[in-house]
Amino acid sequence: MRILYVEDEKYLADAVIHVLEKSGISVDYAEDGEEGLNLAVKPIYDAIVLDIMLPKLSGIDVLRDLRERGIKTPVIMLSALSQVEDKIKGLNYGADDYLAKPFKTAELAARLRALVRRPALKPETVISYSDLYYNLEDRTLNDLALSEKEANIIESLLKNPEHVLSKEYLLSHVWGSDASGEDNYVEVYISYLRKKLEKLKSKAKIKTIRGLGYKLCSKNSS
Amino acid sequence: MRILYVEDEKYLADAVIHVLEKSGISVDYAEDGEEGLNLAVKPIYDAIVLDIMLPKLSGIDVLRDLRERGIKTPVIMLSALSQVEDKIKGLNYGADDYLAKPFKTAELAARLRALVRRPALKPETVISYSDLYYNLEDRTLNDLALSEKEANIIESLLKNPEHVLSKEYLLSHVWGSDASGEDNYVEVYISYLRKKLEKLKSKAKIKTIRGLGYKLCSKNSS
DNA sequence: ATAATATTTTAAGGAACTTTTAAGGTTTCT
DNA sequence: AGAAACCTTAAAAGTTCCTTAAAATATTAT
Repeated sequence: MRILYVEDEKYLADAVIHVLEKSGISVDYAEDGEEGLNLAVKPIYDAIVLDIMLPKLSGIDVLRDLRERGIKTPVIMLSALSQVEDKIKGLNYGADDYLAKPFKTAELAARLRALVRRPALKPETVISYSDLYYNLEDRTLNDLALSEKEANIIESLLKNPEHVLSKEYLLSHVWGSDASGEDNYVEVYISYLRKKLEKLKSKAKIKTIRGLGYKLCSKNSS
Repeated sequence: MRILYVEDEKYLADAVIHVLEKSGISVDYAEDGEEGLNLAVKPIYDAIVLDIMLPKLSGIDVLRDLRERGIKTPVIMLSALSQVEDKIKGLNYGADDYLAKPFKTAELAARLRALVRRPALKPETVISYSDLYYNLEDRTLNDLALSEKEANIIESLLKNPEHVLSKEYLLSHVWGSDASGEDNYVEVYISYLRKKLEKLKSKAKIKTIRGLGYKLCSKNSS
C-alpha cells in the first residue's frame, strides 16, 4: 500500500512515517497544501492523509479541489482541534474518515487498512514507481499513450524496479520466446522510452548496466 | 406515509424532520450510511431520502447495495454539491429523484408525495455519463435519434464509461456472438457516433486505444 | 404494393501509427 | 588504439484505423 501524507509538523511526520513504513505502508510526504495537491492528483496512492491546518492551502482546500477534479482517492483528515466543525466540513467535502490529533499511529494504520480494503472488486490496473504510473488497461504512462512494445517493456521494468533486466529477458517477454537474438530491438525501444520519460520530466530513468541489461531507477539514487 | 431519512448533519436533519412530520409524513432517521442501510432494507418505507456524503457508507454505496439486493423502494438523493456527476451517478444506480442542497423542505415533501404516487417498479430507462443521456426506450441520445447499431454501441460504451472495450466485445454484443471478424463494422459505426457526438457538442468523446479498442471519456479527462 | 427513406454491409483508398531494419556514431573497457 | 557494447536515427515495411460512398437490405409511408 502506498499513501500520501500531508503534514507541516516535521517532527510528527517523521515519527508517523517511521511507524507506518515499519508496518509495511509506503509513504510519500508533502509539507504543505500546495505540494500535497500536486502529488495527490496522481493516481498512484491508495489513500491520502491530510492535515487540516497546512501552509499555503488548507487540507479542506486540497480535499475540495481533489473531489472537484473527480479524483476519488480515499482521504483521512487530521485535525489538531477536535472541532466538530472541521470534521463536518471535511466529511461533507468527501473525506472518507477523520482522526483527531493527537492520535496513535497504530490507529491511523488500522484506519488506512480499513479504508483501502473497501473497494476490493477492482483488480490492480495501475503499476507505479517513483513518479511514474502505468495504466495496464489503456497502456498509458502518466497519461501518455504508448505503443504495444513500449508498453510491454515499461511494464516489465515497473514490475522489477531497481532490478537489472537483461536484453534476453526483455526480448523473450516482449517479442516472444523465439525471437532470435535481435538485441537491437530492445535498444531501439529503450531509446524510445527514454525519450518519453524525458518528455514526462520524470524523475525515473532507465539505466544501462553494460553487459548485463537495463534497470529502472529514480534519478537521485545511485 | 413513512420514510427513512439518512443524513449526518444533525441540525439540518432536526429541522427537516420537524417540517415533514408536521405535514403528515412519518420519518425514521439514520445518522450514517451503515445505520441507514440496516433500516432501508426493511420493507416498511414508502421512500428513502439519502444524503450522498455520509460517514461509513456513502449514499451512493447504500443505494447500490439496496438495488443489488433487489430492494426497489423509491429513493431521493441529496447532495451538498450541485455536481451533475453525483446526480448522474445516483440516477444510474437507480435513484428515483435528486435534490441539491440547500433545498426547501416543502419541496422535498412535494417530491416525496409525487414519488410515492408513482408506480414503483419503473425499470431504468436512461443511462448517462458526463453530459450524455441515452434513452433506452426510444433510442435517443440527448434527444437525437440513433439507429439500432449506433444505439447498441453507445449503450455498451455508456455502461462501461472510461473503460476500454475491444472491437471483439462490441462485435459480439452488437452484432451477435457469431458475427465473423468484421472489425470494419465497428469502425464505421464508431465513426458515425463520433459525428453525432460532435453534432451534440458533447464533452464526451470516444477515444481510440490502438490495438485495444475504444473508450468513452470526458473531453477534459486524461 | 410501390415508392421513398433509412439502415446496414461492403469495399477501397489513404492516413496514422508501429515495428523492423540498417547504418553510422558514441561510449566503455582492455 | 581497437573491439565490443550500446545509442540514435530514419527510412522501409507492416498494421491498424478512419472515412467515404455505393450497393444491398430493411423499414415506413402513400
